[in-house]
Amino acid sequence: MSKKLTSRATDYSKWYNELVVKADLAENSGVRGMMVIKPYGYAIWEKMQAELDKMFKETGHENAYFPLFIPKSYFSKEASHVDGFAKECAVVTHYRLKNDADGKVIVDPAAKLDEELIVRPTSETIIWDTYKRWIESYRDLPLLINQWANVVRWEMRTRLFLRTAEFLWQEGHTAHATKAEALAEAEQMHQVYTTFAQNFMAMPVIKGRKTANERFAGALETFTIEALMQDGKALQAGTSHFLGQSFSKAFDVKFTNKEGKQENVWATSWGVTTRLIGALIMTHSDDNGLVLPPKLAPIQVVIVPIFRNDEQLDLITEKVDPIIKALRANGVSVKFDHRTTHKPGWKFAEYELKGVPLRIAIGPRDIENGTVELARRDTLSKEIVQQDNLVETITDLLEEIQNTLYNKALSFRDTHITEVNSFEEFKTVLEEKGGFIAAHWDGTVETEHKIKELTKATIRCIALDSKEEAGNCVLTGAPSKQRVLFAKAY
RNA sequence: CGGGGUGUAGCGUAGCCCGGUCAUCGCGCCUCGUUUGGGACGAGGAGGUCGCAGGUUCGAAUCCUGCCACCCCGACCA
Repeated sequence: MSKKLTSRATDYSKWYNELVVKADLAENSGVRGMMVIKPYGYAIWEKMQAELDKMFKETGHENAYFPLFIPKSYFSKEASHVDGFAKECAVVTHYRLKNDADGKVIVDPAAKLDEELIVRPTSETIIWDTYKRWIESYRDLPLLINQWANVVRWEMRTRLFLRTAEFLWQEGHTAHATKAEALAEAEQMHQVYTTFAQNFMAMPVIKGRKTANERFAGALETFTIEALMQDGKALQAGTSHFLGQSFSKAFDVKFTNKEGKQENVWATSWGVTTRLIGALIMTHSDDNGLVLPPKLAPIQVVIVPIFRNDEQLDLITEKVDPIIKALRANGVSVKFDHRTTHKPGWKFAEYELKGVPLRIAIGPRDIENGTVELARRDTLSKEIVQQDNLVETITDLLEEIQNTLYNKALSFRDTHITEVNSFEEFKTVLEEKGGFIAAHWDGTVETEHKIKELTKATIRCIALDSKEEAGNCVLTGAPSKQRVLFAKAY
C-alpha cells in the first residue's frame, strides 16, 4: 500500500484496490465480480453498521437471522418477485462431492437435492414464510425486524462495491395491521436513510419515489435516496418499499383483528448495502486518495512522531500519551504510528491515502515550543497549534471537517441539478454537464423507455419536495404536472 | 450472451508486426551502511511453467489452432 497515485478523483478503482481485492479463485470457477474487503474497508462498513443499527433500534426494530438457502418453490409464490430475481440466482443442486476413478473431485450425482435451493438474492420469501407462523393476532403486530446478512445476485456485469455478485447489507422486513401504518413505516425508514447519509456520510441525497417501472419487484411504492457522484452520475443509495399485501397474500399471513375477523397484514422492506462504501468514496475522494467524514473514519486522528533516535521517541511518547488518553476520553479514535520501519513522509502520504481526517505531527521542534503540527485531510492545510487545549481544538475541527465535506458535496450536487425544457437541451446537458436533469415527463412507461434508449438516462426519482408545475413532456410534449429527475446512473 | 481488448516475478510493464545472448524496466521484498519535519540514497541480493494445451520450426514470449481467465462497452441490476 505505497503506490503513488496520480489518477483523477473520478478514477475510483485506484482507491478500491486499497480497500478490497478481487477474489482470486480457482481457474474455471466462473465466479466473477466477488470481492474481498480488506480490514480497513471493513472497518468503515462496521462504523456504518453501528450507526445504522443504533438508528434501527431507536425506531423500535430488532435484529434476527434467517437462512442463506431458500427452497426454489418459495420463489414461485409471488409472481412479480420471481420475475425480478429469476435471472440472477445462484442455485444449489447437490450437497456432496466425491473422488472419481482418476482421483479427481467431482459432484456426487447420488447427492442431488429433490428441490433445489436458491442462495438468497433477498429474503422476502423465506421471511414471510416464517412470519406466517409468527403472526396470529393484532397483538403480534407490528413485527419490526432487521437482518444483517450477505446476499448473492448473479449479475451479468459487476462493478466493485456498486454491483458485486455477493454483497453485505441489512434488510428490514416489517408487518403491520393497517395500510397507513405500513406506509408510515416505509416513510420513516426512508427518513432514517436520509439522515444517515447526510449526517454520517456527509452525503446529500434527494428523497423521492421511484416510478412504477423502477420499483422493487413486488412493491406498490418504492422510496429512494439518490446521491450524485463526482463524475456526474447518480447512485441509488438506499430504498424503502411499501409492499402492500402482496407478500402477505402470497404467503398467507393473516391476523385476527379486534373484531375477531381475519385480515392480511401490510408489509414493508428496506435495505442499504456495501454500495454505501462506494458512495462514500465517490462522493469525497480527491487525487490524494480517500477523504472520510470524521463520523465514519475508523481512525479520526493519526499521530506521527518525528524522531532520530530512541531518546527523542521516548520524549515524544511522554508528551503524546496524555494527549491520546484525553482524546480517547472524548470519544476520538486515535492511532499513534511510532513505527521505525517507515519514515514520516511515507506515513503522511499513507494516511492521506486512507482518508484519515486529522494528522498530528510532533517532533523535537514541537517539544521545545509546546506545539504540534495539525493537518486537515479535507483541505490539505497545515498549521502549528499549541498543545494546550488540543483536545478541544481537535473535537471542534472534526466537526468542522464533517460539515465542510457535507457542504462541499451539497454545493456540487445543487449546481448539478439542471432544469431543461426541450429534448435538445436534455441531451446537451446530459452529455456536457451530467448530474440530475429536472424535466417534465408524461408519466408513461413508453416515454421512460424511449428516453433511456436515446440517452441512457433513467428517471432516478420523483422528488418528494418537487412542486406542482404545469408543463409539457420533454420528449412527447404531452401535458405534465411536475418535473422528475433524470440522470445517468450506476 | 453480442462487440472490443488484455494475459510476461507480489504489483505495474517492455519485447510480439520483423522468430535466434530478450526474458526488459519501475515499484515492492531481503541484507549492509548512511538517512528520518512530505512517499530517502548507495551497494549487494532473492524472485519467472512468458495464461493453458497442441502445432510449425534446427530454434517460439514472439507464428498457427483450440481452450481458459480477466477487463471495457451493451442487455440486467442495490
